[in-house]
Amino acid sequence: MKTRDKILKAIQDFVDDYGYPPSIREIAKKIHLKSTKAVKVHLDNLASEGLIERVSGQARGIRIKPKSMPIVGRVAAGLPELAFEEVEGYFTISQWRDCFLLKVKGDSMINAHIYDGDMVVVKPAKNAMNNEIIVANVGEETTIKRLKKIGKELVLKPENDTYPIIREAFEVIGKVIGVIRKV
Amino acid sequence: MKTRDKILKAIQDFVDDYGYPPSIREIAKKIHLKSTKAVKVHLDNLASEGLIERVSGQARGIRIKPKSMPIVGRVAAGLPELAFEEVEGYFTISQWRDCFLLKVKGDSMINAHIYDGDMVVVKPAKNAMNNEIIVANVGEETTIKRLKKIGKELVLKPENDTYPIIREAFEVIGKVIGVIRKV
DNA sequence: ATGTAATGTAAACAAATGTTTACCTAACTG
DNA sequence: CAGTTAGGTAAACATTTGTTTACATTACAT
Repeated sequence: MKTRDKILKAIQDFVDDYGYPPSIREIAKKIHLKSTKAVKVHLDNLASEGLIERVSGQARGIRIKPKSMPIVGRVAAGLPELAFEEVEGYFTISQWRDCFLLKVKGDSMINAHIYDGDMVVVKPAKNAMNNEIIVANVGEETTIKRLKKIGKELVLKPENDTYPIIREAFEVIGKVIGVIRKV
Repeated sequence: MKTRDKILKAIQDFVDDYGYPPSIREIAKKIHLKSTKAVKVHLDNLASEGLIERVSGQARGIRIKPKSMPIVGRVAAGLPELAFEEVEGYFTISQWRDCFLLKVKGDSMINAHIYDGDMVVVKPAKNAMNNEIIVANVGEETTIKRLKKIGKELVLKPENDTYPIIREAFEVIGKVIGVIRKV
């Protein structure tokens, strides 16, 4: 792994463990660097890339969004509709690390208790098992459906009897492991 | 508000705003104390009460769970059942500050799309408006229902036609402002 | 190989920050 | 009222910590 990525991970891990960001020397120690300067350069780079924020001169002045899930867009629960788009805002659930949120549009998953406007928590994955609820790309669109094995065929099944089963080619984006709704 | 509580709140606010804990001087400034000693004493007290954790000698060595919601127990969505109990674990959603989570037991709220096993996000409140979904104490039990004004009477209405409306005296604990479900 | 840039080391420095000591003040108690 | 305690001020102190400078090493394109 690149030193730069090691540092980013070290910060995330430290914040998770201690509840506050590490000092430069603590980072250096963690990734076996003997100089604070080296760390500083990488921190400056990470900051200019927007991956972290720094407050210069301040002890542990590192801001990071490690445990938070960016809201990256909506996903159609009806027919495949629109692909990812950047949306503002962050939710933070430490148990659901590395996940992101999608806003559900449509009613094709109501039998699975997923409704229009819900946010689904998605864990990135390239494969999924039979019967799992997944997020998948179908052509240019992104959709949420249940993965079903029918005979030897893998299909996308809506959880709403009025919608048809999708038999087109698709690519798995991730698994739905949670649902968040604002009442 | 007591100085002690001001300090606790100041820490929570600071972490929310900056992503890392405040220094003692920053706390002092925020609550208009002129000495760092005064803050230190309060921090030591808060630590011994278990409300925060401190790492002595370390800059910003304050650990706090400000943005996280403790899972304090389950609540019956069926008939009023069991009161709060301590449960392990924390969720973290910054938008839902000061809230806590309750695990739903029963199926009396299924018409509101709240199912057995769901976690509801509860914002503490002493009053609620007509038609809001609330958490309330009925006798010794805690339950989740929709608040309904029938004539001049305030009743608790399950969102499931097979359950009866509750006309007993109750006390509002909070409002349900969100739902979280693990798929 | 050779020069350049990226990356790291080592050490010194200045600022930020937690800790401690001494003293003051208001509130409460007997 | 005298005494005690909680809570605060002020200042000094020691450590932690970010920054900077100077130099060494490595990688890599020319």
